[in-house]
Amino acid sequence: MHQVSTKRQTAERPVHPFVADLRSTADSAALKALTFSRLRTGACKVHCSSCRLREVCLPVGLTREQLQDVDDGLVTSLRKVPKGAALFHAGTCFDAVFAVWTGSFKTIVTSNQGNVQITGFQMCGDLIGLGGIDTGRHEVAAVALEDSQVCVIPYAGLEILTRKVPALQKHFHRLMSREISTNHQTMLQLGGMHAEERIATFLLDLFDRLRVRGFSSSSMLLRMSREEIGSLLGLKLETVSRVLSKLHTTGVVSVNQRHIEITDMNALHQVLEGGAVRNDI
Amino acid sequence: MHQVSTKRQTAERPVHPFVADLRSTADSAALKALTFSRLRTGACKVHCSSCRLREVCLPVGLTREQLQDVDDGLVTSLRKVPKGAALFHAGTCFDAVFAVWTGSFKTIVTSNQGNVQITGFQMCGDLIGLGGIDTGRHEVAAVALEDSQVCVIPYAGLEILTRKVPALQKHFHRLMSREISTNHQTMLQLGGMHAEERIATFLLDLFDRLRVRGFSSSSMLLRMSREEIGSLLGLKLETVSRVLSKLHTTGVVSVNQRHIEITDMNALHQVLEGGAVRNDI
DNA sequence: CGAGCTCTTGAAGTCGCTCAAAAGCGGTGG
DNA sequence: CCACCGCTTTTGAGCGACTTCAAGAGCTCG
Repeated sequence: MHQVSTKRQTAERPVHPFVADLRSTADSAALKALTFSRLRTGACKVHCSSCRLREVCLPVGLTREQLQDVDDGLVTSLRKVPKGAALFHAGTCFDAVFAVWTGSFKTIVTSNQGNVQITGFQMCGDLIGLGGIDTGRHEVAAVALEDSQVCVIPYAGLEILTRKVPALQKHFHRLMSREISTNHQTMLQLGGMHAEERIATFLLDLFDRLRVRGFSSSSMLLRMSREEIGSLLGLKLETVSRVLSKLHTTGVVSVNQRHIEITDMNALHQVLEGGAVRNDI
Repeated sequence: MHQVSTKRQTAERPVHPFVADLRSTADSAALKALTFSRLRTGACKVHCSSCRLREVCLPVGLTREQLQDVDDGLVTSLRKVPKGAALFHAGTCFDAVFAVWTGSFKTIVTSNQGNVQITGFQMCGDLIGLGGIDTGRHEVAAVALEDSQVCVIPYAGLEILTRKVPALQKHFHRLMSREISTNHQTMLQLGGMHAEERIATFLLDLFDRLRVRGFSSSSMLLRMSREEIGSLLGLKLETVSRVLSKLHTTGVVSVNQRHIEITDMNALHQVLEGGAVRNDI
């Protein structure tokens, strides 16, 4: 989901590609919101206080002292997940949530009958695994769409720390809540929209999430296949391809394999307006 | 969602119909798990410690002292919502979550273009409004499917109390997490299943939730219309009706308007097995 | 450079939708 | 008590959007 490839990450002192990405964009507001200090990773330990994602991720809006509490109280380690590998499988024991640091993921739910559904794509700053708190087992699988790194946040520690730091508690609740409302939006797409509307909404949502993170708001590199997009949206890969082709030929977006550029933002919004109301209770 | 109609609720001392329902069922395990003390409602104040839903609702597994903390710390009032009325509308200010005490609700998300999607049905013990924590505004509307009553749980107080009572915190997180995984299951239905599979899954899920609450596990009275079921499952009301008719004629379930009885549980499960895998990533 | 993906595009098929009409149910009032 | 009205539900017939099947083109990476 970055347009800059992830390079130079030593085990000792990983440097976040986000920095380079931000510098290359015009979005100076998002740029200012982030700090550029190096991540201290003594033996793969990471500290929220020095992470440049901290204003996108879990510890949003914490004071210096509160961040210190987080550093002290939360034993957080960094974990690498190669492209295509699972961060965790469905049904395995839940004992930590994961914050995406670099790269991106898909989460997949599978029915007893073998039906498969992608429930979402996660990028840097997103939390993964919240659905496992209830039963103590992960109800989805999480798979890396590219070589990725995550912060491992032990849930037991998080429980304790959120009791100690109200601002952290508030934001943790916010992130769980956001997951819920995001899911509702996806259900809206799945339940009543035409193929074109689903794709348009998907693209707009993706661009928006990238914009918030300081990336370009007009072009992006998809990290997922047509089939994966289809699985999220309840469409077949051929349908996804056809719709993208149509949007390309009508001059709404420029599609070049996985490189997408929005050429006519108004037209993209009008794809949604044009769609008839299919469900009114 | 009860098969016994809700009667005799005075403003002073409402008696929960759940008690009557439980007594009429054979599920003695669920019956034992609940206490039958009267609800003290001095001026419409309610106390978790004396509520017979407390082992289904928010304060699960709390000790007597912890319950006392909840009673003292959480100013909870009871609110009546007539059939068809909104508990809250989308976009309105969020300052409390609601626990369904009697009756049932639907939650509805609406797109800017007017598309409408039901995101879930809630029955006694379920929490409503969790999606509003993130932005401070409700992202869905909640509408009563029948005359209902909810416990109003101010969110500010809940934040404080969950920091004080770890067991309450744990269970609150569990309920948020459950909402997430429930949504994922719905997305699985919406994304890849055939109409028959969606209906079968819906019925099985509904029966399961009723069973947990001590109701009969073989017959129920639907509180929602065919159109509302269709909205949840991404189907038209005619399709819902047709599928129910087919299941009826094939002897899987007995459908009589909104009265549903499962006559062949195995066959209902086989509706799912028979469905071909339509999505494999 | 070639094997294995992913993606595109076409043609035929199908499941669920749309449109339509009638029946059933519940409530109201003469 | 029964006729009437509005709403929900059922059922039929035809249609359309998306899927399925199929073949070929384009990437990617060892």
